[in-house]
Amino acid sequence: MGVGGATMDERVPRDFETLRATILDRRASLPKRIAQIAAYALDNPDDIAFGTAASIAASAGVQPSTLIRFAQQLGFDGFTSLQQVFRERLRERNSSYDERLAALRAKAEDGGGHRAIFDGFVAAASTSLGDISRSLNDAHFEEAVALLAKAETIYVLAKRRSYPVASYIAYALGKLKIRNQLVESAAGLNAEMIGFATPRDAVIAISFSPYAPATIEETRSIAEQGVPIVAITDSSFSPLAQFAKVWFEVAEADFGGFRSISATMALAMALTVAVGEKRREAGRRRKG
Amino acid sequence: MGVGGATMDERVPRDFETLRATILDRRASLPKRIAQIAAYALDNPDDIAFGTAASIAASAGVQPSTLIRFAQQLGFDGFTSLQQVFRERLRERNSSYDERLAALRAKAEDGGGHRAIFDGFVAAASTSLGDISRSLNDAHFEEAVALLAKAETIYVLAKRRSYPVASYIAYALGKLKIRNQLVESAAGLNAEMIGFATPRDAVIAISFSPYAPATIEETRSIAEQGVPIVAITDSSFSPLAQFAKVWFEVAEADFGGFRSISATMALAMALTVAVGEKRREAGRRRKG
DNA sequence: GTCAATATGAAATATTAATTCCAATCCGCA
DNA sequence: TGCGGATTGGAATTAATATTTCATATTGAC
Repeated sequence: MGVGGATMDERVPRDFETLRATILDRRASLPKRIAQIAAYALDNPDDIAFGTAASIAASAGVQPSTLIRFAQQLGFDGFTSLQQVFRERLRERNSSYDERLAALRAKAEDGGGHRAIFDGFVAAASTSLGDISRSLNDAHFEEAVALLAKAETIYVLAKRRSYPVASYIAYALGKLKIRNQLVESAAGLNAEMIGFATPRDAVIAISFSPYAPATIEETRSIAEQGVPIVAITDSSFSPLAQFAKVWFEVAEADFGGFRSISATMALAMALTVAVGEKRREAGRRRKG
Repeated sequence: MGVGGATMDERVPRDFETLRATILDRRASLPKRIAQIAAYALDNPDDIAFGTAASIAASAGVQPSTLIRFAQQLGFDGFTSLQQVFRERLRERNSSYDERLAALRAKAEDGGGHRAIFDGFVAAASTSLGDISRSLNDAHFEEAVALLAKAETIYVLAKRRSYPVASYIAYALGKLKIRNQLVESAAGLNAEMIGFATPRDAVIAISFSPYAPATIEETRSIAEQGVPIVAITDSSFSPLAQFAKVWFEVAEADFGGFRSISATMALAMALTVAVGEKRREAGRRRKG
């Protein structure tokens, strides 16, 4: 008691930046071994996030107890709570928008006005774009483009929430003068339409959970005819994945129960234009 | 050897991509609970990296022992070694989202392969979202929401490139149980459909340069019937603007001559959900 | 140089988490 | 419908990890 007052009053740093500032601030006044572990922590934050007290202590050349004393001097009640801050940092780097989204959600819920709803959808869209940009596999993309580029006719298959994407693809393919067929249900002739597809054609199928049964059924049926399928869906466990030659997993963030579709849209646009590009290349080669 | 040979021979996946591929490969043959945890793992890799066996099992709705069995079936000797793979993945992803975005913008501009096309569309979408987030006028948004919320039927009007947005709005309004009519051209009965609209209804009209003549014509005609119009368009000089009670100017960035539609989509989703919200509020007030 | 205060090392202990085990259940098959 | 193997749930066990304790060393003041 008594002397320790200064330490006890202090608030515990809850985010990495504050923690870092605190450490740098006190650096001069820290005892030797504590300073040693402090330096190590700032230099190797990932090790702190994942290591055990013993392993970190060993790497830093100190005793586990020193590590705990270090945490306690910063106001944490032990190594474990210090470690939380380092872990949080890694999570946030991956999805910096997630927190913002949660805040907006809260704001929208307790009557932050309608602007909050708009902000929420913008944030959800940004998050989704960030995710897909990280996770898209180049090789899969190339494969899909190659597969679609050599198709005689591209069939586009999607219902309900995914339908807007399909209609965009159909529009863009048309613009690029690529023969395509949007499988719509207006006249109930989908089965017949699908029947015309051959292995020389290709399909883009899009469906997200809860998967529209019609989309699944039609995809199965067209796959059985030997037509190669490119699927855009939300989980590798999607029923679409099993029928597809190539599939893309797109994780869309949601806001107020409505999922974004911007990542899917961006992927769809890219696929379409890349297919156009590839055909142009092929055309040039034939002529030249 | 014997029956166990197959499992024992297998190499243990040491990196995340291999692990992922392995899981997907065996998906079909996994028992129910194991499949459940497998899906959870691929959908929430960060949770696996940070959580404890107990916490993860709880989130995925299985027993801790199932989690361990899952790890063992993949050839790991326990949950801990499986977790290492998920942690490694996080360490590897170092660059932040913004850095990455800037990099891919540059790369897309000096034409790489097809991946560059994808990156270009992601960059265009992000830019558009940033722009609209800055430029959207709160008062206009509120006004549009109020106008649409009190409509008996919301007519949705858009062709060609804007049609996907319209179909999304129609879908979302339907989900929210808000009466709406998508003005489609299939049977050529648009004029008649529009004829039913009254000043107690409202319209969302969407069109971008080059404005589809049909959209302009239909908007004019419905405006003359005294039906209030909310327009989403790309310039205050747009022919739509003159007919509209409220209009939004949305500047979409383009890539390779193809404009993004993510900002328009975000606005459309926000409008739709805000209208739903406003109606709910109004409903509560009437009852209370 | 001696004393008190502080810091450190190393082992003991307490806590928490992973793993194993066994009974109950489910599922395919005759 | 009853049998046998596979799968699952949940408690018991074992392993690991964090924390505490205490003896020893270091530092700085007088």
